Amino acid sequence: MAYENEIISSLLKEARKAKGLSQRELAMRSGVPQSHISKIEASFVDLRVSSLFALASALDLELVLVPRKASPAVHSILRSTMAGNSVNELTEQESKPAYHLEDEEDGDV
Amino acid sequence: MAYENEIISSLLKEARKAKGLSQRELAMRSGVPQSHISKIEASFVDLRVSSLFALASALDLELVLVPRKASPAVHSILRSTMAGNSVNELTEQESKPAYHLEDEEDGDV
DNA sequence: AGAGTTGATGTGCTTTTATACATCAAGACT
DNA sequence: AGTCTTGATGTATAAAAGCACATCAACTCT
Repeated sequence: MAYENEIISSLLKEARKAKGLSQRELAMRSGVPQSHISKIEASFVDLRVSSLFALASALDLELVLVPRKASPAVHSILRSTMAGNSVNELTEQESKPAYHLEDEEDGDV
Repeated sequence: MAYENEIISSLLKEARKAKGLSQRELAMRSGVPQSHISKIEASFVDLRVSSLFALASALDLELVLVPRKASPAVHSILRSTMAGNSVNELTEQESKPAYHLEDEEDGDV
């Protein structure tokens, strides 16, 4: 339940760092206040989709809903695409993998 | 601003229908009340990430954050993976594409 | 007709996000 | 030492999600 938030948090945080942005810079880009970003990255909040979108797009990330069966293929793509890259051409930052949000298994049919 | 919600909404709705689930069934699986699902699908709400996760995983969907540059590859994968499929073997429902959440450009610096 | 299911609505209430703003300790840098 | 940036915290308030629950019109099916 609270697990996913930690995943999102670390993903966003890694993505931000990969782009070499400070929380305040991201705050300006996304419109989300720095103090809130800090709380988000510490996974103290269960953010709303609109906030996630704001942050993601400020980080040049796209939110995708992939069917479980397509998941492996997508992830291998992500891995290979991300092999040698620079997320942002402006900053010569090395890109961290990040991006993937695994949900956990609930044991129902 | 409110645009993303409509995308999420329709995606979730299509995914649910593709699996042949009623709102009440999805409610049971996901833990999200039916009345709320209805509001979500009508995009009356800006849901929280935990809710999105709950619904997505109940629908066998995985949330992925993909870098803009990897986006085309991922989408083509999704398209091909979904070419001939049945999302759910129990019901012979035809699977709708769904899944992809494009964010739009916001024109501020 | 009667029963059942479906999605949509509404109300009242609690919980939480989200905001603005200020502040702080740690580190870097001149 | 002084300055600047960094991320982390806190407070107070507003806005919205989320829940439980009840209800309703439309549709199907026997």
